[in-house]
Amino acid sequence: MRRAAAPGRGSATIEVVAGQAGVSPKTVSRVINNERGVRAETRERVLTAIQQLDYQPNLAARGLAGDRSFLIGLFYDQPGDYLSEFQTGAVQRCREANLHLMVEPLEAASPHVGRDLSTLIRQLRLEGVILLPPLSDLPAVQAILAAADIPAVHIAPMHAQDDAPSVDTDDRAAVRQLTAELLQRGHRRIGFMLGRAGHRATEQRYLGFADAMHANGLDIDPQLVQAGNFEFAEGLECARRMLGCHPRPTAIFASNDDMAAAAVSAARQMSLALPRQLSVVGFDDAPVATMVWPQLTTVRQPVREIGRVAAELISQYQPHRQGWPRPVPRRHLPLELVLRGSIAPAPRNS
Amino acid sequence: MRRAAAPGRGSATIEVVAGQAGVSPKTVSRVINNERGVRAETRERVLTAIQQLDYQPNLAARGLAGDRSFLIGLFYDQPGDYLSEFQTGAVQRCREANLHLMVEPLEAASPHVGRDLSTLIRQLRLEGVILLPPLSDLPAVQAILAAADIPAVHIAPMHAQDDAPSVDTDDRAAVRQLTAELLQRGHRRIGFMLGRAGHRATEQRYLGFADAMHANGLDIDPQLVQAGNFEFAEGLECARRMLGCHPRPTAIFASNDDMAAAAVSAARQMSLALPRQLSVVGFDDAPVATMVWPQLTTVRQPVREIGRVAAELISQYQPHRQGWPRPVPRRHLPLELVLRGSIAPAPRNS
DNA sequence: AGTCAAAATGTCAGCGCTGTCAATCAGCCT
DNA sequence: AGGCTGATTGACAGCGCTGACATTTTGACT
Repeated sequence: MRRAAAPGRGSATIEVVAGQAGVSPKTVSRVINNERGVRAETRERVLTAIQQLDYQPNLAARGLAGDRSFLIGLFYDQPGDYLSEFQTGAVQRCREANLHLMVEPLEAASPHVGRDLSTLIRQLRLEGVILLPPLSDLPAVQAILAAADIPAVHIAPMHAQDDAPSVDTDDRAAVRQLTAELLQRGHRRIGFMLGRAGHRATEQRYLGFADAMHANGLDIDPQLVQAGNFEFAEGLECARRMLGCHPRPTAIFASNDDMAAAAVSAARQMSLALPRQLSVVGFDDAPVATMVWPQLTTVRQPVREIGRVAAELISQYQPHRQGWPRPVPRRHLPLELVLRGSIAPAPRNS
Repeated sequence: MRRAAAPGRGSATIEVVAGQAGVSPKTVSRVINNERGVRAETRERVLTAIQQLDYQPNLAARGLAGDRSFLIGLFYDQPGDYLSEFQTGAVQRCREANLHLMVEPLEAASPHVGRDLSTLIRQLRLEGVILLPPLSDLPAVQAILAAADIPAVHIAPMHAQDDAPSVDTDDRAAVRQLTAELLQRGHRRIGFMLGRAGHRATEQRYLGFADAMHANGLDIDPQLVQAGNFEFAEGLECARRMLGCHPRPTAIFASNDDMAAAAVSAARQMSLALPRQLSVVGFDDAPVATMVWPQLTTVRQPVREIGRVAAELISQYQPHRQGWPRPVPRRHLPLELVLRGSIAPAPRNS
């Protein structure tokens, strides 16, 4: 009982290609999979046939026969610009490796994270996963990953796992440097807005701030350190509280641009002249950074590049050998300081 | 030659489930695929076995045998908030339908759009595609789609295809209403900032503006209609040019929030008091809408919902019957006007 | 109880590819 | 020429599931 092949739909099978090239299907398979042991001339013939017939190997069949899926999963908790930039980079790299990316939301706060992740991994037979923060640090997620025995790359994890590669940026150093810029301009009372708890970025950015302050023998006024959770609205309240302190801070360092924009907004509502009476620094170089006036001094993350590197790491995993290359790869991508109009020398009278 | 099943990895096969339930594999298959003609009691037994064994059907095998892929493609040109919200909605709906979403970038400007799309469709054997603007209006894309014979849903297409469903929102009416709000507040000279050419939104939003103006017997000053391409930077220049006109417009309607934020910014730089001297309206209810002061009056799009509906339409396609239900579904989702502080009565002296 | 259509279930081949292993070939040595 | 080794290539089964069709069961009605 031979089912009729849908005409037009799909392309030739490997047998047709084999016929055209005058070899066996297995040899075509060898060529497709880039295996060694095919004479150059044969390979050429096969390649030509593939081109002529515009042959596309059937993923499902390859997967079934070879016990693979050619799929890697990208899991996120929060949609947004970061995600879409990241995935664009990751997809680019995947295409080069003939893999495909499944992008899936996963609620970090849900009690079912683990189960959901596990279902997806097993249903799709994922060959690897990439975890965006804060997913990489959830114990439930780690448990599943450990059991699943597939390569996982963590993006900016709070606590790097011994056996899992990670990609991150040196947020701490960047904030340290930018804080130093403020100090150098004479600022001494500097407010700091924290991000969302559970993110590496939140911790590292604060540490960078603390580094710079302590390096200059300055103490940090606890009143001037507030959690804005990466949100504009909360940043607004933080800023108001900070700006209500006496003496007023002359600068505010926000852990992301949304909150920095909030600081600008709050200051404006209090009729402060920016940047003369208040300097503001953000992080991310988000679109809003150039939409507020004065434009935000901030830090640019190479998000697309991070995505690309993450996908690249996945393909470095050796399934049937020892797993990850040793030492387990950790990639630290450079950040770029972006100095714009939102910082100025501290006012004299403060 | 029986290859050893990887222990632990993957789950039981359909045969194991069949054994446990005391039925044939085919019956298990029927249950999995929700086919009719299985006695309730039998179905129950099978379901129990599936649960006990934590069985996950093998997608590749199902695909190969049934000539399906369970995959639908979402193609985009521009990453960003819109995309990531949209895909989150689409994935949600897909999960309910036991489908999976492949999100793939596709350069609208590239000469290879058609070929790239075709490759992806055939390589992944996509069962359907969703096209984000402006991809749906590219002739190259349409040609491929026509040839591919798979369901395609167009999001906010400029020219709805007769045979392809679409999802959009009534931007025209929303802009008309919001323009009416301005007119009602006494504004007569109103600037309008156009979006990027090739987008339905660009056209519709302008038409809504024109509707309202004409309905009130007002002419549109061509000097006050400028293309900002949805970009903040370009919006800034548009705004400056408009605000340099005599007499100055008392309100600016921007086709998106980024440009509206630019208008706010430009006005501020010219020391205009907002909203007293200039009212500003945007579109999208983007994050920036609540980050500028005064907060933007704008229009909220139910982006996640649009994604969900798009995925839902795909699954309404009847592959082996007549294709799309007739008439071809067109879903128009409601927009929500968001009135915020950025509009005020027109100044008296203008 | 016997008949018969409809409902429920089973049998079996094969989807398009790859793993295993066997067969063939080319090149080199004696 | 014959023998041997390693490089290429091929034969074939089977991955886990579903389509087509065969068979069995059910139950409604004589």
